[in-house]
Amino acid sequence: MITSFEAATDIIEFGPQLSLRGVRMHFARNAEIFGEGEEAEYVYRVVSGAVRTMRFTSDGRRQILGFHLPGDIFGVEIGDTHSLSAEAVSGCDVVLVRRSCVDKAVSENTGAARALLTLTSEHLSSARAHALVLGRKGAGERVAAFLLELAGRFVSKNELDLPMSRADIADYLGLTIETVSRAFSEFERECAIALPSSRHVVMRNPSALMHYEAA
Amino acid sequence: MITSFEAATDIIEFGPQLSLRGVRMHFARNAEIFGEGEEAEYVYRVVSGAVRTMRFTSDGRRQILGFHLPGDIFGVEIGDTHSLSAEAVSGCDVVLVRRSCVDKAVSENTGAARALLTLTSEHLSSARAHALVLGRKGAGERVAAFLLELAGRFVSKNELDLPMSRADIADYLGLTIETVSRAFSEFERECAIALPSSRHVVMRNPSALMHYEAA
DNA sequence: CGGGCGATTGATTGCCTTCAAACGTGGTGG
DNA sequence: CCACCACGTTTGAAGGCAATCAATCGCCCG
Repeated sequence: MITSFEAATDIIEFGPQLSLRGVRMHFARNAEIFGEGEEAEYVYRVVSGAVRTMRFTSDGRRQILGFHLPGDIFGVEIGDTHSLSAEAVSGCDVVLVRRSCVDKAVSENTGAARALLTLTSEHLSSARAHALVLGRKGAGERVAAFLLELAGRFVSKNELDLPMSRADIADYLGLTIETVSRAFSEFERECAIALPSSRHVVMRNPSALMHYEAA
Repeated sequence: MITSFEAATDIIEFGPQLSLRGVRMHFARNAEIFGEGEEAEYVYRVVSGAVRTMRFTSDGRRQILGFHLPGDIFGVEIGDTHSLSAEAVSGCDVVLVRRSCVDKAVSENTGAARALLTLTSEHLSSARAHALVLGRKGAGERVAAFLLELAGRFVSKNELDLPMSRADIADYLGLTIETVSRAFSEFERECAIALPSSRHVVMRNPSALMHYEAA
């Protein structure tokens, strides 16, 4: 479901002090948006669909570092190359703004600089929350935390359409597909959630989920 | 060992564009420097010793998010409260600069804003590297990565004095004390390191460690 | 010399992964 | 329109790795 008012503009709003016009692009499911090590030529904002950012170990294991939903900005770098890769989870529309435009705004305007600082700080905050989950939580707790995190983004809705596969969730939570699937099944068995289809989650008892989360 | 030239000044240098004078304080081993949720009144820089920043799950499990060595800045927040806690790993000297001074510099000077942005971006980068380790690496790989990370900070020295206990390392790597200890023992058995004492590590064969790290 | 704390080592448990198979669903071609 | 195929998901069984439980060791300080 695309919110049309968002689709109607090609602006990236970094904050009240910094809005820049960009161009819109569409990416097919699983298409690469940028790769780790590539020159960071643009900054990105999700208009519709979902994006994953990730990094790989040398032997090919994938760690998804974040999912990005409509309104989210990603691909922001200070150095001149991307420190991670980004792919479309589903078909999605993305707005691109040239790095040079962002840099120009930042160097001319402390408000712009502050907006970018706030954004980076929020990214840091979620990366730390993620590290806590990965370092100190069991499988059920991780999946519960994931569902609650996602539910918190869909304002006052107790139903979720997951854009990502079980494999994506597993690679985000540092688990395997099977373990994620088992956690979903257990939550359903305990009536914490309902699963009309594998991608559609009904939050039947969020407080039970919070109990699983135990954090 | 305290590097006296650093101890000679009470300045926090955020970057070439932003240096601020502060006051020095000493903290005893395990003393709290600030707590999660407290008002973020200062920004901190390690002069000597080591500091850990951490967060807790609701049931008391601890995740150390970073170790901070001489020269490192920590406790930087955009919101008005600390999002994590900080304690002295060893007895240490720390320089404090008032948040209001930092905010003032940032709002007056885009160079200052850029320095703070660069700093936050570096913190983000290490948080992401940490998440990759926590999410997708086994016990031996984590410990090897930790040793190499620390070794990379002590320029061209192949000997390390660990300021932190096995418990600290375990809580940083999402492991237990016993597992960390076993990894050290195995590395020693394989002649990748030597352990003249439990806190003193000699890097006997860094490339063997890199092989263990497998990333 | 004794006490306490951190570290190491060993034995066992338990959770998550791995391996394996079946299920369901959506898309395609006959 | 239906059969079939491919892929994602679920479920089951077995194995492995790290946690837990437990005991000993070593060291620093009193």
